[in-house]
Amino acid sequence: MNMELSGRRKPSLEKFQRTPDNEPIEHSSVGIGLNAAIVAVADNEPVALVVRGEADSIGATDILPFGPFNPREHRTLEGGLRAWVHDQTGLDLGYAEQLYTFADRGRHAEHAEAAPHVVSIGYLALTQAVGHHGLTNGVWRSWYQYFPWEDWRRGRPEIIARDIEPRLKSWAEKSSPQSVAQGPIARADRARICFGFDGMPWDEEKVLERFELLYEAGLADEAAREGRNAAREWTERPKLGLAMQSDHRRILATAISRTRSKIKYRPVVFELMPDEFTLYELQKTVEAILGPHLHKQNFRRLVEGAGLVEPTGDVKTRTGGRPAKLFRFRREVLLERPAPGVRVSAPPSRL
Amino acid sequence: MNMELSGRRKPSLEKFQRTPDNEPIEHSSVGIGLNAAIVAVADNEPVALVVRGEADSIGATDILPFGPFNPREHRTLEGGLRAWVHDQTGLDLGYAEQLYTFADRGRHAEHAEAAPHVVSIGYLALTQAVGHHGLTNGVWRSWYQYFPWEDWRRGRPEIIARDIEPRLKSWAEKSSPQSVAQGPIARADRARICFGFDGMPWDEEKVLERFELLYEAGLADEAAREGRNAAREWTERPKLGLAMQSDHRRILATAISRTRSKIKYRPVVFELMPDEFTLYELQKTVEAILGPHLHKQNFRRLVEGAGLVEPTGDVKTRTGGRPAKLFRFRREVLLERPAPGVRVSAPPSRL
DNA sequence: CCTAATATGCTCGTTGCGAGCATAAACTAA
DNA sequence: TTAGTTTATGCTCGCAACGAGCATATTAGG
Repeated sequence: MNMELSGRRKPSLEKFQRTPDNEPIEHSSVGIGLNAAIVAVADNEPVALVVRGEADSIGATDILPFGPFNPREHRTLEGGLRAWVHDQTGLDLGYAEQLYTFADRGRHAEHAEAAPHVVSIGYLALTQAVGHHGLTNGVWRSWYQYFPWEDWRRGRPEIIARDIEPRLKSWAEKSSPQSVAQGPIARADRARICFGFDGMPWDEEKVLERFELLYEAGLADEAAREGRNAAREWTERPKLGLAMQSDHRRILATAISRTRSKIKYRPVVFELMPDEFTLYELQKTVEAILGPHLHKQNFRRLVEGAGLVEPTGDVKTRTGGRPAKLFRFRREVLLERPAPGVRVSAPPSRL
Repeated sequence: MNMELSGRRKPSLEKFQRTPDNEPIEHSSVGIGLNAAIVAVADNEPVALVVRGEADSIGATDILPFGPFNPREHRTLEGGLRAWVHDQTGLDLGYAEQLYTFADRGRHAEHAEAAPHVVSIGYLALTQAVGHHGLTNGVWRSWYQYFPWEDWRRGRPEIIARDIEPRLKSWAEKSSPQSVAQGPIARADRARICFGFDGMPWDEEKVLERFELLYEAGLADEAAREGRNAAREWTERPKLGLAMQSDHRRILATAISRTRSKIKYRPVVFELMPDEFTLYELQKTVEAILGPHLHKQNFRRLVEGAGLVEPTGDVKTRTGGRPAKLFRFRREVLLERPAPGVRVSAPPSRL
């Protein structure tokens, strides 16, 4: 439009603020928040770093560590994240990856209109479990406290058959015409697929889908905060895991899901392990994250065959039986294979 | 701090703006931009919708459609995206998913300091190719014009051996001490792994890694815009694909990568297909996206065996030979399997 | 020395998949 | 019309990956 008048224009940036029709774009300003799901495995328990504050309107106390992103201070999002995580908790993050950006208004507000506009960018970080003394803030807490139905290490969690299945099925039956039009997949089908009802296989990666389904059905405590109709309709709502403030449980669900999927095609388990470990310890860590479905001998074949580890030469005694060889991560595997990981296949746990 | 003084506080939101230590958070405001990589397949060519503007300082004209996100107008990011995509291009998006959020300052500016603070959230949308008449803005352009080294449909692209391999190898040799300290993986190894030199397999999903490597080596035109040293050092830089403005080529690379990976475990190819199609057409579409590595008979076995399609009963004549049965997508497969997709395995194309 | 517990090595049968052979049903050029 | 070409479709063979179980090794504890 006024392009010719503006003299020698600054190259790309001005354009970056215009539409393809060369209309200037009105960027309404919002704040950027970074949320970190910092995950470790301590004593065969997958844990996330949470900070406890005061209870909110639904009694939730826990939040994930978060901080603002200030583009003036930090060149990159990840840089900003590492900086305030260090300040707040004393941790130096190793592996970190971006998860998802949430901006849904009303998700964390009773009064959507009055909501300040904050976009939150979720990050997943994997680290070795450092003792509580190393932390200046926050505590490690098992992620299965927030998602008890995800813990299949002692078989199918009872909570599914006892609390979830009957309620989701009754919720599916009173399918409103609105929700029928909403999507092509009916409520009952979504429930079947997510939670493995009626012989459907359990997919350990569908952590987020399961939580969102419970949320929609008003079975997650967070739904009551938003004042969802579905939440009001339950006369007695079972306690399905610990709630978190804001939408942090959703971010944690995304983090678990990503961890479970990534562990299979990238050697990220080793971010969670000490430098030396036995194969059984490694297996227990994988199972803590994924659920148990590998038989010991085959796990060994898998991991050794893929060249993911090498023996250190030492052994670990006092294991209660024959001493176990100690291994370390073979970093060179990154140079050899395009997608190394603990390629455990889909569990046949259909039940 | 002043929590007690503030009377009955609004529940979660106020807290959302505080650190765990209950310090109020200073959110510096930034603009949110949404970038859409809208992908289709037209005449067996994977295409993206691009808008052409005037050349920037490096002569790049093309951008991906983008628009601002205004939280006052739209509840969700995806809602905002669909709205302005419709306004700008006339397209109604079907499938859309979030890709990545970029906020790297200096990535799209000569003067990082003067850069306005815009965070851009990239989206991938898959759609059926609609003729140019259906578009009010933008053109479809083969994504291989921007990434010629990604097109393996006629074998290994010559550009790799002729232009990329020698230059990346010479770049790897003058590895600065700085870059050695930077990461554990040496330049030469990264190049080998990304581009499949020296017998390493080609991984079609590493689209972004390859582009970033070329960018770092100063071989992507965009690197010159930023004034990278590496870019200046080439006396003659080969033309490695069309550049785009801002960091849009990076977003497109992310989109290609995601498309290539997703097609394998979710039935997203069908978003790109007409309602009825022959198996050969389906195969050609998959190959357009991934590169060719499936033999016709096995592809049929794979797709039919997975229950992804069902015959319509009709046939398509004038194919030049025996008429081909027409198929349609079997939507019920979504209700049956946890992760249906065209499970083509890693191509053995090591060359 | 015997038993329990864990670590480790090996085999066997099934399955998924790459690759090729063979047949069916159209079109095309003499 | 007929032979040759082209594309579609069905089937089989062999290898490699993997789930599952058997067998052996090496410690601790009584």
